Amino acid sequence: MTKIQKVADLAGVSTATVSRALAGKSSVSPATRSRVEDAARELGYVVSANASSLASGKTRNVGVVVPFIDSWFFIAVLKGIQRSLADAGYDLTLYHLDPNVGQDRPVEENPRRRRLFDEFLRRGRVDALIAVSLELNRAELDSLTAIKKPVVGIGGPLPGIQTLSLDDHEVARLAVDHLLALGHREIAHLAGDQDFEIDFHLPAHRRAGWEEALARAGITPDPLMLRTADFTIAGGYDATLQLLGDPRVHPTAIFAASDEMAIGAMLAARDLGRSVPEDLSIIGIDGHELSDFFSLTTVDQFPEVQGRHAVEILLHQLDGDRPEPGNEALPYELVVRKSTGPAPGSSRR
Amino acid sequence: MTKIQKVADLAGVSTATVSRALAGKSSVSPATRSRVEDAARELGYVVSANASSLASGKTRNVGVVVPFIDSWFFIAVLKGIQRSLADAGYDLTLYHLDPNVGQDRPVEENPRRRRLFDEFLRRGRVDALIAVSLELNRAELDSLTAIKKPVVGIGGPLPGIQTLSLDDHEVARLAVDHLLALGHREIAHLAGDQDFEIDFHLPAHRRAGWEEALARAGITPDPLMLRTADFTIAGGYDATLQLLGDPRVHPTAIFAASDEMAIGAMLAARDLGRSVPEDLSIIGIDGHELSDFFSLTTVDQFPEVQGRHAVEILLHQLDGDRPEPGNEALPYELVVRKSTGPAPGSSRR
DNA sequence: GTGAAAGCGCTAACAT
DNA sequence: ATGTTAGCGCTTTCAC
Repeated sequence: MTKIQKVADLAGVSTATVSRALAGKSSVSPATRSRVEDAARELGYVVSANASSLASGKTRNVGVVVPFIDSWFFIAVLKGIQRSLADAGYDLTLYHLDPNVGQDRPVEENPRRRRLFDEFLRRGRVDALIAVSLELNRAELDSLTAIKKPVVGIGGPLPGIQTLSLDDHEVARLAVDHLLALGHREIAHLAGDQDFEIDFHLPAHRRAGWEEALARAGITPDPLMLRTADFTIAGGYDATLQLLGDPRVHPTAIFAASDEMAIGAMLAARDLGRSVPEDLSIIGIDGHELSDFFSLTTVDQFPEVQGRHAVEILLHQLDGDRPEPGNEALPYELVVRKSTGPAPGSSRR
Repeated sequence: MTKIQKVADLAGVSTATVSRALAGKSSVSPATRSRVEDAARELGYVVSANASSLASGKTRNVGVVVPFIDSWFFIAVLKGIQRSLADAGYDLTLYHLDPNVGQDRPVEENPRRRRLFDEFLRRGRVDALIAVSLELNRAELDSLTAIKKPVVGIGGPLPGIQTLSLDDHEVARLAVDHLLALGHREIAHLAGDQDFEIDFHLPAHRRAGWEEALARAGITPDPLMLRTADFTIAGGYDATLQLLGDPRVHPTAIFAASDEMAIGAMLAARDLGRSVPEDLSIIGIDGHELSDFFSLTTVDQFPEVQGRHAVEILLHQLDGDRPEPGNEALPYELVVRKSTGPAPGSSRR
């Protein structure tokens, strides 16, 4: 392994100067700098990350914690994070914290989770942390603030931590208002189930948005119009079969809490011989990569952009900015495609 | 930050003993060990990863390089890797090397790719590397062997490197043989396109398997029965529209090179009013999470297991084993569901 | 602008 | 089984 001393020898300077030149510090004359760069290139020298980190206290590595590693949304966020980090010369260490593991016991007793907070994050291997959709308990929050490293949470709010979050309530209202504007009054909701409540009660917020939008339109939400599923296509499919098969309700539209459930609903409707959107309008939330293929109307929340934005904030903080922690609302956008249309028999067009 | 000296003081031993005790070395008396552990717990001491790595040369971190971060297959592999690594107390640093970037220029001129091999992997931040579906050029292979760290490739073979790979040719033959056994003779193939050839010519191998299986059955592959797509649902859908709309061919079965394309084919067939499998049988490759939902017959390649297995091999090597590099064939399994059935008019049942 | 030297916090010989 | 000590390879004062 080539070390800094060799480069210093070849360039005819001290190791200190090599370090400065290669780190891009300003206090090096252009001539010296290029001699050092040439020497480094010639020897194929690359700084040892560990030695550098130990001496400087900076790792150029960011930890990312995600609750699910195989859901489209989290992967999209991760992709945005990875890209931005790589471009900034940072490594990304991936931690996965399955929130369903140990759900029966209090969160603080989940051993994997404890281990992450008590060990992994305290070994000084990361300069900062991005937590995606993780609701942290008091002890975890404390342990994060204790290590005094920048933390950005996606999905929030998290007390004492800078977060980015979607206003789930508003997003849901927008989706339902879109359906109301098309003349629908019998609007069902495919909500996320229990297992996902850990993430800032996202299912509850979206459900509340549905209820509020209906209430404002003078409609009393019917409990039979509310079905829960697990955010997947298969889950949305099954829930929709139940919903459409129930003789007591006659929805003309479905608002699904995720695009994947909405796609499942479209497939179920088709299998039951209902045309979308003629017989049934369907809207989701996310901006899933498949939504365009299925012509699904959705509220896009730009997950990849969320990841990029989180990195941007983090890099600013690593540059010395210490913004007061707070919550920033994430952008979203109604994307109308062909899965929603006027309510059957509606006068509105 | 609590350092080792404090723990040593509290436990009344030297730092060396603390280091040994906490590392689980055998040469520490049980009594001393538990005193050290108590002291460490009391002080909330966690070793500094950087200091430890610098002194020992071991990082307990593994790098993983994937070509696509948003394809189901790679994520499934990544999930398997992450789980196993975490259980073994290893961190995982994720590198993403989009093979499409810079495709117009030779691989060795892709700057991101160069940077990964010339810098990131040489900074000594990882103990080992897992490369998923990456065909490496001479220079890259050399740079990997030069750093003398264990490397396991998933998808291969890679000269001089230990690899795990699916026999794409055999898998394709199995899929086509399944269709032939059902009496099909007009079997089309949805192949992966150009962009994926970089990965060990996987599309070419699967196509060759299709051709060979047909040839063995005395059937001459018809070029019009071969369509290419990009491995996605949308791509498979479009390619299938083209295929089924072409008046010159009359396939009774489709062998798709991936489950996602097969699902696209199923949706296209349905939109064209063809029943699956009565009018058209469809088979894919992968074992995609949606294959069960769509009742898709497929050849499962257990991607998550592939990831776990790669880690297993790596950990063995890190324990001192130096197996000769070679290629290990990965298991696969035909999973028959309802998307394949007897050929129309076939006597076989 | 550059050099000398003192660590960064730990591990691994080498002793005992 | 435990202590002593010399680094691991770099960055950063502090001088000049």
